[in-house]
Amino acid sequence: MTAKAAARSPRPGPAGATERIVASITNAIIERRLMPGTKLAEQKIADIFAVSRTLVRQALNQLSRDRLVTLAPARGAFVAMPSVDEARQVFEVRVMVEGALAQQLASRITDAQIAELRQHLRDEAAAIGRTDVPGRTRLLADFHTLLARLLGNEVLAQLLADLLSRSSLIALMYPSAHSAERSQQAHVQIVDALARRDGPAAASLMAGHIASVERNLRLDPHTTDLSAALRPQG
Amino acid sequence: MTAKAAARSPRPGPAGATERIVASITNAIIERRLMPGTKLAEQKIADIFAVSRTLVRQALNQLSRDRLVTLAPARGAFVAMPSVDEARQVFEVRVMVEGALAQQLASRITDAQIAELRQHLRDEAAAIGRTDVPGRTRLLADFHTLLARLLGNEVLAQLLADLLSRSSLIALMYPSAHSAERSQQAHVQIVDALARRDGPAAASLMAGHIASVERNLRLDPHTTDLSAALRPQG
DNA sequence: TGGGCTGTCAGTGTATACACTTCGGATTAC
DNA sequence: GTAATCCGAAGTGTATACACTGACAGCCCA
Repeated sequence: MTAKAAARSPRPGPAGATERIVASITNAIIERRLMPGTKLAEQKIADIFAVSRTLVRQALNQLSRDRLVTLAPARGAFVAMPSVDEARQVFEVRVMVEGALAQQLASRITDAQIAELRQHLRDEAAAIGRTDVPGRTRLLADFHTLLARLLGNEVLAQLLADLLSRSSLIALMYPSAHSAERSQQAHVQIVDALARRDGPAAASLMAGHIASVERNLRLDPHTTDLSAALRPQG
Repeated sequence: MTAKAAARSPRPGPAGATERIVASITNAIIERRLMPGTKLAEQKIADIFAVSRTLVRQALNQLSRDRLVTLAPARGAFVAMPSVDEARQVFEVRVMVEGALAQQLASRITDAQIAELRQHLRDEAAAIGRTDVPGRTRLLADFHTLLARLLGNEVLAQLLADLLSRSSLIALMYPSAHSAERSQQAHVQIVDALARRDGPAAASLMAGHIASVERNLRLDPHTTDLSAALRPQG
């Protein structure tokens, strides 16, 4: 970004406008400020960001590829409502990918990287200590992307970031009984295993951790079944 | 394409026009009819498909998310030229994902699914026998997506499909010394291991297979290094 | 009074128009 | 003769205009 571009107009980024919309909506979803099923009207979003519908549509298309929003033909865009099946599949893939990731990382990790991980664990604990819910949610997710980054594999990091944003949406739809403390403790154990260069243990702990998070989701097919929502309760 | 849509207007598919462009370009790349670095001018593509640039841009954006095309700001779209690093990373991820996939599948596969796999192996052998290069290329790639589908995990299948199309592009850029026969034989061994419900063997064979394909790529940094291309080769 | 129908309207889907950037070539100065 | 500069064309980036689909409300008819 050159000074010329910044001086010419008040808009932050000429080319990055679409990216900015994508990031804003993604963050809004992850930080629980947009509930699943919410309608995302193009003109409203265009007004908010002071751009035309063209850029909004580009952004919504990208978000649709990320499975964070659903595009209903001629109906509009909505915050996605992942099904129970999709939730299970996402976690199953995460167990596979992150298990292998932990195993690989154990054999290559450097002492400096272990220090970086331990610093991240302290940040997590601090956020939990001051009950900073959005902050702790993000840090707990970032732990997983951090592992991918430490492996130096950008393809894997991107892939995992997608799975994690989908996991965030799933956790939003199916409220979790899993405490942040337990996740954080699991992270500590995983880092300990990595520090020992114990690949099988790291993989096993990671798989167990993800499975534990999944088990604690309320995976009732509540919103999937519309009749259940319409039925007069009690 | 319904009769109704065909009768109402000359356009083939109202909503699916973008998808059709994406599929066409993707196939053209996989079937080696578009070389890496080729410029994809919007108006030209728009003329070919008889649509406006709007839909072409949507398609190019999707392809960019798939990493099959690169978007150079204000310069246009080009068939992607994956770097050597990216190639290595893609294969590393594939070893992780497909290794875990094979392991999981071994513990759940049914006899009917094994029969389906053996049928696929016969198709592969037939395509190789009649030296049907595009057909065999597709079938050899489809073997891997088929495994993901058999696991019943659509998320994994999609993820793997992306990795495989990227692998196709990589194989296009860095010519392979790996024969189709060897790939096919490796597939047979993997299916045999799955039929024995031998998870570790299936995972190991799969990892070895993918690593073997990668080792046989000419991973010189030829096109990545522009100076090498400009150097007068005496 | 209730059910179906039609008109209206908000909103999406696609095309087109316009501004700006980039690239290539020709001209000119040195 | 070489190199730098300027101009024109081509192509991308964004906005706007228009056509069409789907939803809702009011109305007509039974």
